[in-house]
Amino acid sequence: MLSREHYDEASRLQIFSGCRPETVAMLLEGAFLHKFPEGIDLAKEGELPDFLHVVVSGGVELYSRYRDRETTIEVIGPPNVFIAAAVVLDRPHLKSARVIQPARILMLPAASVRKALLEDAAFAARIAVELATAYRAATKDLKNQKLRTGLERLANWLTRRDSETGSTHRIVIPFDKKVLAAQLGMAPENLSRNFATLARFGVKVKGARIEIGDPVALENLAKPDPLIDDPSS
Amino acid sequence: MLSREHYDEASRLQIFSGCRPETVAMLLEGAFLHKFPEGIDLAKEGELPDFLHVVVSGGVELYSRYRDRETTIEVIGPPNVFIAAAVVLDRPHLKSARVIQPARILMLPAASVRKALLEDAAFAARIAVELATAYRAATKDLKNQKLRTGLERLANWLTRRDSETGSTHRIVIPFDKKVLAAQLGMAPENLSRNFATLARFGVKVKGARIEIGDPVALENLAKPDPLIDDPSS
DNA sequence: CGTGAGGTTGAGATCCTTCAACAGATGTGG
DNA sequence: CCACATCTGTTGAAGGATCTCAACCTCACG
Repeated sequence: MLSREHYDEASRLQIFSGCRPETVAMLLEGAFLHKFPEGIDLAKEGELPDFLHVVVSGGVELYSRYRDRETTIEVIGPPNVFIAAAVVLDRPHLKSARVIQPARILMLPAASVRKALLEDAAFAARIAVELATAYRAATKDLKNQKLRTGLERLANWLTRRDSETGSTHRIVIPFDKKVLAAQLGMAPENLSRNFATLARFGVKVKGARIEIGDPVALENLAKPDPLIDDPSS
Repeated sequence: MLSREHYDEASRLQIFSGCRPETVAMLLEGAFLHKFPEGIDLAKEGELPDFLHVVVSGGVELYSRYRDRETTIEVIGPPNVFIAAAVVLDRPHLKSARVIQPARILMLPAASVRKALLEDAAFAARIAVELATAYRAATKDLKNQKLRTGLERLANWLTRRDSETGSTHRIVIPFDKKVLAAQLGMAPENLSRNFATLARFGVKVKGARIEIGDPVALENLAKPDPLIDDPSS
């Protein structure tokens, strides 16, 4: 049960914009707004979803295992929703979710979400927008994986991250390098080697801090494509 | 404008089930139901979507280019919808679409779809289900790409295709091998070599016809995972 | 100071791509 | 009916990309 304060905060989230007040009330009825420390698992692949999760603050890593391998599918921050597809279809999670930066998470009961979907077109449309966005992000990642080499993916990650954080040409990797490696689809050792290769293009790495010495050279190598790299397209 | 006959056929499509008759009428108002021969491009990446497309029969390949490379993202048949995400968000296509088996396509005006989304919760919910399914398919493909080798992807494609077509242990590849290679994320030459490798596991290839001589051995190699390979999960 | 976790570097093996040549099937025009 | 062209797929050789295993390094922390 949410406090008055939390209720107000939650109801202002983008996911509820345009929805009927009754819909919001119903969704928040059995909702929780919890803080989670780093390392906690919020969902496990293969299990049925109990809640739709909204990241209010912090960071969450979505990852999957197969045989003895593991990969990161996505890292998400506020104000993003996750597990939406599993909730809508009432099917098992395809990905596990783990907190990688202390996070506040709003959890909406899955059954309420499915009910709201059929009762409030505005909410259904918002969920459709969320799903469409997530689908497009997955499509872009698929293109990134299939059409680029590891070095190109890294170069593009750097240019994109730089432009997202003010184009100061100074980046800080906000999580462990092995998470970045998995997200980019390469072994951690390979990430190191690719960083070493990028030194020739003016990229200096010191721990999690990265300086882009020659933005033009890097962008020339990366050859970013809006249909893969633009987060907003 | 649709004929009476086509109108009836179209209105029975799954995408309209549960929707209000007015919604269906509005959507079909400016709709087309066309036949397209093999090779025709139905959409081009980078362009804004004019129509939501529904495959009534035939096959459509969704593919993307980057630099001088090209890859197949997905091959879809009836009764699937495509370009839904671009239509919902009114953003450029991320993929091009090309007919690879003579197809009948129902085309719904994009503006009508977005209007219907806000007016009819049942339709919005159906679109959400379509998007959730497509998103999950993309997630599975991403896992397939990132967690498996080319040989494993091929082995799993064979076992999955076999079980989808009656488990007769005889498969026919329904399109060119180079399309299969691109879909599986490998060069055409590599597909040939991977087929040659699978001979050791009882797989016999003659043109587009494939015989699975030792299903157990193949499945043993493939190690299918419902969270990657089950089309219905 | 040891200890451990995260990261880097080196060496070898594997996976995969590219380029080139060739084979097989299909189709066309003479 | 044959010569030829074309398209698709196969095979070979070489090189590039990537992974694995192992050693080492660095730094924060008890």
